[in-house]
Amino acid sequence: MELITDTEQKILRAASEIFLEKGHDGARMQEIADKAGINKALLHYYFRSKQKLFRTIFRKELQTMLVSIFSLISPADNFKEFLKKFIPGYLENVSSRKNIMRFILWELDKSPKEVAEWFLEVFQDRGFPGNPILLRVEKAIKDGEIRPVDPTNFVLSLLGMCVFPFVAEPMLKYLLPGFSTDAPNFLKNRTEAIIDLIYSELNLE
Amino acid sequence: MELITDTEQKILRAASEIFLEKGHDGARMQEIADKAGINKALLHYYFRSKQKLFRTIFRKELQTMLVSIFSLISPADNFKEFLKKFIPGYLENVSSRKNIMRFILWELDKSPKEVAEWFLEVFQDRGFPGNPILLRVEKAIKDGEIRPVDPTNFVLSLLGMCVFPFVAEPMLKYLLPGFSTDAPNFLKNRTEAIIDLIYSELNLE
DNA sequence: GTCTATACATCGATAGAC
DNA sequence: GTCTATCGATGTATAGAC
Repeated sequence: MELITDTEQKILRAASEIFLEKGHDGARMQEIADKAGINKALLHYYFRSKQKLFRTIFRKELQTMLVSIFSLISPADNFKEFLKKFIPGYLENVSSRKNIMRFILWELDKSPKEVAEWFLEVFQDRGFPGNPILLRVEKAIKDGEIRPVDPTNFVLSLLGMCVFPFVAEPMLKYLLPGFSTDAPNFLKNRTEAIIDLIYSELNLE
Repeated sequence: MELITDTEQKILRAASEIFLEKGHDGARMQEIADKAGINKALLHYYFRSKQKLFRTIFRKELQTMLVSIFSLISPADNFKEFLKKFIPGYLENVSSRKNIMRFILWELDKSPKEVAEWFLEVFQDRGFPGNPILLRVEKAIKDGEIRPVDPTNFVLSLLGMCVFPFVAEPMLKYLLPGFSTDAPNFLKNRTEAIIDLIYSELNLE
């Protein structure tokens, strides 16, 4: 268990904001220092370089995102309960911190080599032998809860329908007049639409 | 009609590659010049600044993406034909130039103010009074071709299921073991999965 | 139009006082 | 731990010869 000083906290908070908005290349150490209420020298005192600070943030955000997804899955739930918990929960998650996913998708290719380990860490910390969503779908098929669709394609569709509206919001504002993920009932309507679609496919309800 | 010199072509090609991969902030004028086989001074001779060059590329890529989508829609097709043409066609499109969408989604917020005009231009050039996909769905509902789903949510699901696997591929490689959009039958399988899902929802076939 | 050389600004990182 | 001042590298942009 590491002790984290108050200053370190302020730096991490500021760095997250800046990196998530502007990415590694667009972020400026000066801007991070300003937002944290300190100076550049102190930044380098706590984190030796921009790259090290970036990796710290990237890893933290990656974990946050994965854990928030995986927390929505209880082994006790049947598949319908899983869907009814996962879809609104995940939408809520993505909605509450919209640019995490955008940031991760953008930075992932050019990102540090340890990324693979970071994924594994999260899996292992939570006791999952693999992707818990994929595992849940495969189990549902094996148990005869749902008809045998292709699990990978199912997960692609599920995640795509949830994530896309938020990641693509800046573009969708031009393509769908009046579109906003902040509209009063957007989360509720989106949840119903996705559940409706998936239930139809799986002959549920 | 503008004349475009050979050198200008080489610059545009090189700049597209670099910008699409690294974004505005990560791109270096030196690298673009190298890839184009010229020097930095000549870059500035043709395009006064990095920002102007970037806008040229951004606009071009945005148009390419939109036109490639809209080209897949023929007014004569019924809704089933529309789906059977649009889904594989669009998947093929996104697949052939994977990082256009990723690039656009990343750069769109912080991008020039003219973006709104560029969207309008494409709509008007092709004679569409609005988003042609959305219009097609609304027409199908009005004509009783399909049951009355929410058009916006339908478009969100359709696009999300098509785009997500490509935009998120670097991450999906960690979440779905063995996943690759380059796998032999990926496009075919993905097409079937999406059509299967949407047909179920709409009670088609 | 195309090049070399260079000006000018900015950024990441460090030195050194307190 | 925190600051000011500054170095050294790199990046955009331009001047000027050909």
